[in-house]
Amino acid sequence: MAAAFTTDDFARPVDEVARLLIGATLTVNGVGGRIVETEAYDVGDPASHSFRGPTPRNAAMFGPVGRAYVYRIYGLHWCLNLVCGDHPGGAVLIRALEPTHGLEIMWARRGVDRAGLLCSGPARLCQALGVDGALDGAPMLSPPFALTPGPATPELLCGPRIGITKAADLPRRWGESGAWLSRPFPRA
DNA sequence: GTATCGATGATCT
DNA sequence: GATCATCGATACC
Repeated sequence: MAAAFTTDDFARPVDEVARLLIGATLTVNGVGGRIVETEAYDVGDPASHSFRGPTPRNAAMFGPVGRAYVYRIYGLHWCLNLVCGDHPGGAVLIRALEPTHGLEIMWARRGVDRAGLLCSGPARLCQALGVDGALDGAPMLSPPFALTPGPATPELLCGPRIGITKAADLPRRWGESGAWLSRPFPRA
């Protein structure tokens, strides 16, 4: 893997990008960690926000790849996606990080007492990194974001996505075995 | 340890 | 008016 991502890296099928991101380091204003869990979504997928076409909320998904798609869920949580894919309307949901940068800040923002609760979950990591709707549409290769490749991950797990009701059986969740997953993968 | 449920409000039909 | 790509607290085993 190259020393840095370029926008072209994200103009590939969403499942490839979802795998590519495992092991990469994501920070916001210097706070973040190693991505260990992602999920792929794109048009044609009934579980995707883009399935029914562009709306005000999902506009970022139909914009240039490499930007953030940040949305509010259940009225109180934020979730962060990287817009990507070989055609418009795709994105990869960042579901969990291994916290490595800015631990003190994350502890303070999260107010929890276990490291496993800092960034293990899409809404948890947004709170830990300070991601909210103001970053919707922001380029993820530019400040305050930083996104850098990691070494290839030897053991890549795959399984059904979490918390969806449509197309719930598609294996489009990707991750790296370890203590930082938002939930374990079904055993192989 | 697992299961269930309420919070809380934008978004889309 | 229904539906959420969730989390955390509580109840129970």
